[in-house]
Amino acid sequence: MVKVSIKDIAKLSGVSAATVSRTLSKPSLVSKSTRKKVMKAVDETGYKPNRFGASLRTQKSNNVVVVMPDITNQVNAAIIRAIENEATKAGYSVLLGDTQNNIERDSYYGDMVTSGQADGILVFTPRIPFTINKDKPLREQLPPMVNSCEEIDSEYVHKVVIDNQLGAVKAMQHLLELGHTKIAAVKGPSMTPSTKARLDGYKQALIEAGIEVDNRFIITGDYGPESGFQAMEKLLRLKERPTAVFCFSDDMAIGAMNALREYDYDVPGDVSVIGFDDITYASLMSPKLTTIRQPLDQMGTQCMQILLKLMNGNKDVEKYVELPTELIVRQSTGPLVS
Amino acid sequence: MVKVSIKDIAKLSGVSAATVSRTLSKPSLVSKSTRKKVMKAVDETGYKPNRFGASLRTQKSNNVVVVMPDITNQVNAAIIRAIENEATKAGYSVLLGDTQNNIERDSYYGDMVTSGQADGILVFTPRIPFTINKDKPLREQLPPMVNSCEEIDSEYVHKVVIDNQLGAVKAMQHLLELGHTKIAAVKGPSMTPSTKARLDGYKQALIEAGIEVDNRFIITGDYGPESGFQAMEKLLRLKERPTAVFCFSDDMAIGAMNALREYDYDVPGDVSVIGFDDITYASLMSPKLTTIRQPLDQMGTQCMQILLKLMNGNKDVEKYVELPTELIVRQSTGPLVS
DNA sequence: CTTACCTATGAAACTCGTTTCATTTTAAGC
DNA sequence: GCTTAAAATGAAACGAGTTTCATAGGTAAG
Repeated sequence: MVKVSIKDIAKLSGVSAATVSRTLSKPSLVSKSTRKKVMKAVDETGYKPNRFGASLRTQKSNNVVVVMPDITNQVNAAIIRAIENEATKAGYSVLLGDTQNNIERDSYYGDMVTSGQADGILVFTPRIPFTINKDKPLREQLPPMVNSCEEIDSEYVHKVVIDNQLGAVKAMQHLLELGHTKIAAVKGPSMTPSTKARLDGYKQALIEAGIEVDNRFIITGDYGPESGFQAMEKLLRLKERPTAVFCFSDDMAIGAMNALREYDYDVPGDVSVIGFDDITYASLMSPKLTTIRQPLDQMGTQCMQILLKLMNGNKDVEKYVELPTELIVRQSTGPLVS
Repeated sequence: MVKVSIKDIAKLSGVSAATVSRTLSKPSLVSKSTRKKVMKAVDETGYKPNRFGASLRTQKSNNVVVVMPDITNQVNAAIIRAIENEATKAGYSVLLGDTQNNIERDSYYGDMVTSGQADGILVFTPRIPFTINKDKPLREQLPPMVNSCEEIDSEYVHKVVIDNQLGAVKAMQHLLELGHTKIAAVKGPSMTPSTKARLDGYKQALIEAGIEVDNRFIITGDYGPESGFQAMEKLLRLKERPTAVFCFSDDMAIGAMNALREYDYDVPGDVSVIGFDDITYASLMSPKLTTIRQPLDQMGTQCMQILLKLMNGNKDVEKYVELPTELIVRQSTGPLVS
């Protein structure tokens, strides 16, 4: 834990600090012989340049922040893994911002990019997390930023998204094709853009099939398994029960299946259940969960790649990348038995 | 995105940069009237001090790195969430180091603490991740560091652990009490300390019960669900099949249950399955998984709290904190039916 | 009215790399 | 061997804060 600075290396190898710096970051500017001397000293001492000194001068932190509501969530975890991968490849470190849905923490992390502690920001919540000046146009205040999962309502921010509405339609069409007409929806919190879009898809599919939307069939959860359980309980208490349930997340679908099991209903015999996301555990459930797959890995990778371009000052960067969802039919959905 | 520096604030409020700095970090040293002037300028401009400038001078980064093999893993995710919580409270940011079991990435992250980019490090792999000088005693080279999950083989590093061996014994005793004698083990990679200890517990319990250890009953997995599936398949091919399986992780137990279902065995009717960890999905499986709970949240919190003490230069810090495991009996284990 | 001490403040030094600019060294061409 | 261009190198400035040290102003005690 003895700190070695560039001056020590300079002294040790008999050159100036400038030359040491060049040896390490622009070796082509240094002659082979001095390069060798310097590297020897570096190796002997185990010298690692202090990144703060460098950052201060270059105005680059080589950090990116990622702001997400909950790292424990499989969807988020899968995305962040991909991000981290891509980031390290490009020499960036990732600062983790798990906000636990706390708006103060949103801005705590958001301001990292404002204060120069990070060069870019990846946001998976539907709000711009840093402080903005309402008197100036947003466009001018945007740092390198990419948004995904929950869309921010602004045309200026770069996004990597899926078509949530279409995904929901796919799920519904699958259930409709199986003959179901009494299809319930277990949605997420009403303010979340993903839920809004999926709900639109749910209604659209119903209307196109000539089925009336029944509000008693729409239950609100919080995307977590426990809320799926409770939502299912509510549905089971209805006089006229649904024969199929479209849950807006796999976690809620898993919760719903647990409720059905608890009350002795067969899935998909009595009730079909379809989820959304395709997390790892979806295919490990019994019955295996039918779901709409989000390309989580790809989403993370794309987000980071776009962010890298933005941070490099690249001008022609995709503003809006839409990735495809896919219906994965497994065992939790089946034909209507009347 | 116009950067405001401390000098701008100084000029705006008609004081020196030193006073601005004091106003922000040691307000008690500044008179009320100047404090007011300065704060006005700060609020108007939205000034946020550049942390690199500060870090350079104070030699404190206010960052911690956490090095773990895979953030996607529920165990790790739960721990890191707790860490992040504790870290933010204390004003630290967390740098995510997902190594994907890649040793090069181990040291990439480990060196962050050597190079001053982080003030402390939390390591969840069984290796010291930063470069060490073999000629000097390790003790002198240790930065603030706390180790958990997979123990590093050194008495000098601070640890937060569970008694893996005892945990395994608890699992085995549960199965033995249910009358099982043909109990298989699905372990993790042989080099991992957690697997070694749990295997010791497995053998110990067997021996104490007067049952011979049968090596055909010990299968190696990688802690992931797929490996649990394959391990179970192997066990099912044995002429004499086990009636109970102790999996060293919930993920493997979940995989094993999937294999059993696939080949039409009943859990726990034909085979009892017990896991280890108690991840969220354990109680959402069908049948609900019996397991040994690790206090993941507490582990993360403790790790961070100890690290904070170490970073503060606190001398009397716990070297070794052992947290209790707990047997959670659910539905995947049952009495031997002969 | 001094002396003594505290409080508030600014100038300047300092942290550690990078980069510019000027200078020296080397190599190439004739 | 000399000129010229290119390559290599060092001194010093720079980035944005914090901290030390010195000083000015103010107050209380004697």
